[in-house]
Amino acid sequence: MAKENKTIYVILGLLNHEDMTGYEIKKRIDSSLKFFWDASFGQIYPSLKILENDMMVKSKNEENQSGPERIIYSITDKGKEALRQWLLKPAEKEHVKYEVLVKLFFGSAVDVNNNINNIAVFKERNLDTLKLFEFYKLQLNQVLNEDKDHIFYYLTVLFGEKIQKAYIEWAEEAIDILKEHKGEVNCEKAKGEKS
Amino acid sequence: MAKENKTIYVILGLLNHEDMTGYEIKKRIDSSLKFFWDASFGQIYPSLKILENDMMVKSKNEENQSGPERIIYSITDKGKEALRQWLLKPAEKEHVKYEVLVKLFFGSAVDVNNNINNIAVFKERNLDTLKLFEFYKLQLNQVLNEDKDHIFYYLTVLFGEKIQKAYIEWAEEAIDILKEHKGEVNCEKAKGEKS
DNA sequence: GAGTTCATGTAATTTGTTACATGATTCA
DNA sequence: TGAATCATGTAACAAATTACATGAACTC
Repeated sequence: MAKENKTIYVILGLLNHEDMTGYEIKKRIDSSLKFFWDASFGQIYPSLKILENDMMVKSKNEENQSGPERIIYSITDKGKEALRQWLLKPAEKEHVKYEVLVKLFFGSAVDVNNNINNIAVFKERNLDTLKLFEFYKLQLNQVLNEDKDHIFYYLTVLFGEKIQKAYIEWAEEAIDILKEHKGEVNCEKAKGEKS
Repeated sequence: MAKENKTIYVILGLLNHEDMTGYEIKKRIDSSLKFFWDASFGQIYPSLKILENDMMVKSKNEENQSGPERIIYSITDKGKEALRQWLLKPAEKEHVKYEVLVKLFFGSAVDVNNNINNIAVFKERNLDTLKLFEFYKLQLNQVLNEDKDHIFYYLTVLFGEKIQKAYIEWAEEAIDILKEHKGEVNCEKAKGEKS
């Protein structure tokens, strides 16, 4: 198996639930996983090839001729075992990149209003995402006992909701602090002008 | 300039503050920025070469002969302008990868205790990080007015603190929910055994 | 004398993104 | 008729990690 490509486990995890085409895997990632793990077609199709070579999945071409040709993948016993072994190991450190914080870290090089605006854009974007998570939460709550997977989906949605709220709270506090700070600067300037 | 490599702006931002060697840039990133933007030597040294080629920075070899040779970089006016222009644009979407959530998403494939343990490991790791942020906050609070940059550093520390707390709260809630869930399962099992 | 830190760098590899090519079907 | 969606894939590029090589100085 090729070193430690984690995207292959995402694919195995999805195929462990049900057989799918590469295109459906992408759609599933976009609808359920992209907030904490994204993957492009450029990763998915080659990964499926690797997984098939390693006998982790097998493929069959769909027989019915309507629509474009579809290659349906299913997980093998070997794939199930590899997935299980991976799930047993504690996760490695999460890794994150926040451009907004880099810009703020160097914020003294530009006007305060610019920093405030950048944070405001960040806040608005994440307000939208929060709404999405709240919608998912509502939906999942109604079907929580219908499937043994739902409790796990629910926990990831709780994570998303919690983090989005933290983003938004921080953004509001940061904007307030900067506005106050701007006030102080203006105050000093005013004093300077008076004297 | 080479497309949109954001690490070069991190380097420019640091050099905008003071002249440094590549090695010092790495140390500075590790001590102040790595929680929201990491970079390895394998990125830093080649990026410095690119920046020098593009006249964004210039270098001079240190003259004194004690210790290993040092190449000290400083930002040029062109570099300052490029940094400023970048800082003015709102940040692109933050991007994150949480292996712990992927594993939880597929959690039904393994024992509940395993999921609980994975979350507990996540929580412990982030408790340590939270302590670090709290320490930074204390330190910065005492020198907040000594430098115009400090307010911005402080805001990034507030972000770190807020997010770490959210991680930890979520982990505790998730563990509770899973334990409760386990109780329900055991209950049903017990009923099944009795009948 | 051994280990760590300071210091620079390259090479190999992995990982991920973006753009492109192809072509059928469905929907307005 | 034209746009969107379904579906598969490759090629080029960009970003990032890891391992390695080198060597001086400082610390225990």
